Amino acid sequence: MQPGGDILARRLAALAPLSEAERRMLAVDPSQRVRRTPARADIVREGDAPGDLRLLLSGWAARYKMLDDGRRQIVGLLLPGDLFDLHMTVLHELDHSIAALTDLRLVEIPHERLDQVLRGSGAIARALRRYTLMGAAIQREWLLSLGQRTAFERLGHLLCEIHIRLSMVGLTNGNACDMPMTQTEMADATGITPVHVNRTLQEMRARGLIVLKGRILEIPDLDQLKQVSLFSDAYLQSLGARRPPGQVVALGAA
Amino acid sequence: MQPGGDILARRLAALAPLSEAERRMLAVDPSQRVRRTPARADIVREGDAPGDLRLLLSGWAARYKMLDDGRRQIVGLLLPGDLFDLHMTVLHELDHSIAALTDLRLVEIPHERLDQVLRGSGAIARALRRYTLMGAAIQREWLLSLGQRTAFERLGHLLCEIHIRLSMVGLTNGNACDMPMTQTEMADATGITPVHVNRTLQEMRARGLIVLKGRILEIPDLDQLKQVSLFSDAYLQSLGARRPPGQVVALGAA
DNA sequence: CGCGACCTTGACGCCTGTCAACACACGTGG
DNA sequence: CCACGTGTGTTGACAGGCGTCAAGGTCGCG
Repeated sequence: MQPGGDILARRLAALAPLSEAERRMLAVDPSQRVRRTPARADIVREGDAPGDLRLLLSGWAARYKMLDDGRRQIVGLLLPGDLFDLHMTVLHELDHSIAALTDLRLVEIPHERLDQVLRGSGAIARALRRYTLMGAAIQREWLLSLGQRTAFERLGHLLCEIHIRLSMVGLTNGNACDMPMTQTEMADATGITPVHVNRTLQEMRARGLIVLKGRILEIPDLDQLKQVSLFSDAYLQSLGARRPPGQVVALGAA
Repeated sequence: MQPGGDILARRLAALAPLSEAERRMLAVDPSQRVRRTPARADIVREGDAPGDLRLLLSGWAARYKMLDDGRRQIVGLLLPGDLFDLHMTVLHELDHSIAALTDLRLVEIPHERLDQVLRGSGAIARALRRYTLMGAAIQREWLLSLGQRTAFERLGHLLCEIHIRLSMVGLTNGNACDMPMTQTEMADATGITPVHVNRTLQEMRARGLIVLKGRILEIPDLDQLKQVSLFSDAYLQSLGARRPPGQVVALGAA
């Protein structure tokens, strides 16, 4: 299997329990052509006609919108294992663009193949519905961030979300994970200024909340960062696979 | 037919052309019980289990999220004809609440009835898919507002959007439309302070951009308000019913 | 008539934006 | 091997948009 060929199975298994057979249905077909895109290129441009469903095998991308005077807002982050433009075929043209933040590897999934998989497994269909809802929940949480959280909280919240989303597909290494975004990109995602992002990151470093160096993020104490960022993981966890009934979890554990 | 019984047909007809028969399929069954909710009540609370699909016959509501310390962000507006919790059944609990901004009249639509209508008409199914995408597009536009627009632009943008969304279901009266939100609610929707909302509205009034009095909004020159608010209707219009091919629109019109 | 919800206004201050250098890493070409 | 350019990160000084606090004002309703 190609590197990351099981990333979609890992992604969806976090949302609904999948059998071994279902996971195999989600593996990337080795014969499938993998498209590569260099960092900083647009892979979708506002006004384009929507195309096929796509799966991000590796690399990070960002949905963004711009104002005429150049102000830019990143409205969503696409991490490895993310699908995009799932339901877009009924649109005439897109209202936003998507830019590669790093070099990307992605595959296109024809809609016939998607329909075939959905018909073949109710669990996968359910997982995909949950996946769509998780995207909407994340968007609402971002609205809450942009509207109500301070610059410090927004940035902390973003870092928590990234770490958790990466851990859902097995891309964290203990407390550490990749963080390839530049400070300018973080600024566009959080609606603050690059200069202020820098100042705020300095403060987080000074307080020992993060270690961010060489495109690697380390969060020594995730709970503490969550707390100071007013991060509540309900919006990501309420979508997870339901725990099997009767299983007792850490009841009175030390 | 009850008052507003054809509101859903009007809503969806703006997204895809519907036949007379299809419009009748969308009419509210007169035998259906209409639920009423008083202003300021929560109709959905964070943590609730998702219920049936609901249709807002009349009145306004708002999705919102709160932080522990009381800060509140309105993350979406529900206007007459809006459906909500369309795909929520796969969730265990909701990540946000919905509050009535005015007295409401709404009906619940059992999922069997929805499936039946969807199977009965491809056009309605397509309109509903577009409707879902329009909701996502509005959310992205709000993210752009909260992240990049100034307080003045955010407020102007909100008023433009409301006027246009109401006009799509025939609820405007020339330049005028209802505007039952309090300034505090506008503040929660735009991420600014009630005090500053007031100051900004004063400025818009002074510049002749709006007349807002007694829960009625009048926009003397919508194009001008759009311009100063950096409002681009692409995000709402790209979803509209495609124009019949061959029809020439205002080509060289005076 | 009094109370509550909402709107309005003023004074003051801070969080964050703006502007402007400078440092640093990296790749490229001479 | 070094000069150079470009993208990124860092820092300081300053300012302004917006938040905060506080005090009325208006309206409708019990």
